[in-house]
Amino acid sequence: MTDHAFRAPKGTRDIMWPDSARWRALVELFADVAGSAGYLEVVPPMFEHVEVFQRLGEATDVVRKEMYAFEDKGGRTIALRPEQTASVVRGFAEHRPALPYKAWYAGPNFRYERAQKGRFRQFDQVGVEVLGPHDPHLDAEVITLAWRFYERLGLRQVRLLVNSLGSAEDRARYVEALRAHFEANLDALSEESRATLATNPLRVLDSKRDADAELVADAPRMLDHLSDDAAAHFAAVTAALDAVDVPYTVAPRLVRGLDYYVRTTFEFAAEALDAAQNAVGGGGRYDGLAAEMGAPETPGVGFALGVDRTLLACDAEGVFAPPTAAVDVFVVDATGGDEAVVLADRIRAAGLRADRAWDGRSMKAQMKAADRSAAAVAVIVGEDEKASGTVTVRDLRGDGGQETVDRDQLTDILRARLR
RNA sequence: GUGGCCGUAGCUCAGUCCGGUUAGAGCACCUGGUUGUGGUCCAGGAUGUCGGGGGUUCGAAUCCCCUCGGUCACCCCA
Repeated sequence: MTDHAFRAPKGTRDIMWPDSARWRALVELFADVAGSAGYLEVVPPMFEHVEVFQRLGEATDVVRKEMYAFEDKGGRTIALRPEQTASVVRGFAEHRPALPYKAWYAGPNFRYERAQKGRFRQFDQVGVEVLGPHDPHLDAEVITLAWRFYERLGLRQVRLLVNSLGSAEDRARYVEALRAHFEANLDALSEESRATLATNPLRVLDSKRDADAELVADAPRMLDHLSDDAAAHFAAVTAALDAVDVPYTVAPRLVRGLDYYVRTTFEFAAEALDAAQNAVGGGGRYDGLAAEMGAPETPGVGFALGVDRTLLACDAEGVFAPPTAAVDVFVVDATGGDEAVVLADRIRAAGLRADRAWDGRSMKAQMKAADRSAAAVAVIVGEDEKASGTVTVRDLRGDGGQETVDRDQLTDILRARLR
């Protein structure tokens, strides 16, 4: 056990191979899915002026207690980003790219909270944001992209929950209806939920406490408080999802933790994860956010998917396996190691992955290392081969057959064997 | 931020309740059996601040306190 100062800080960890390879593969797959729909990558800074994130809502936990905020040496109040939507929208307001602005991103976010499985202080997300269109078909496209991404990972047990919070006015009216409902039954509400009610009535609906179950079930439904316009928007979203065969569940009590959401909201739950952290992704519309950042009134919609949790879901479903081999060829040099210097370089130059052993170990030890490397073939060089300008190529995965070939033929032989 | 459980070799864990010779096992690792050949087998070997600090005691992995970390639930979310 290492001294505590030399361990990764609480809530962080090292992504070691093969997890790191799988991590990269996931991001590459996401880039491919987003790219297939014309989204372009954006890489926002990992920290911003704290005001950027205060737009997430002063009553949200993300802002109230989870922000990694500090003063820099220039006296600025800076915060590590707790999510990327606010940064992407800030970048939009700052640069005013042509509309529609369709962006995807991947990278770490930071929230100061108590870590547990699937919840870290530094956690990665991939996501998309689109600024410009108000079109409900765009909401559906965004949701569909996330759905197809999960499909391509191989996930089959993801449930899509959708809801509408209505327009900003609808939402405000609904919050008052909720407040009235809970206040009329205050003594039936848990103590914790009473505190939540005071700051953010919507999130009382999120309570998982048994004491609140009945009152929450009886609460007024958002979908009954939608204006005609918002109801039509939501109907168009679900119709488009039907049209592309993306299955969903309407969840009238789906609340999301950030205050900027209006109209469409959605969440992806991995049913293979029975932990409390089974939300693997979520998003929605944020039509007012760009204007708050100084841009003209510009509607927006997007989602973020948690990389860690998505991979946990993949584990639970036994899909998206990590790679097994880091190299194709392992060079075994029984002459002291000089031969391997040249052979490994030549094999790599031919586009194959090659590793070797060090410190002049015995041939047996080198063969063990070759086996463990998961390489498919070993290239062996001893005094005989050195003298005759040949190498021995040995199969490591099948029957162990080997042949001694001229060095000039080596890369051709290797390519043929590895095909 | 609140509460429960946990922390012994690289990994998985036994030993902790009822304190007592040099702290163990399996796997992994190294060397040899096979002076040029891995994956099976056999023999041998190396490896521990018993998470950290303090206390109780003749004596602490074992009991007590604090602390760090993990984990589960709440909160919240990815």
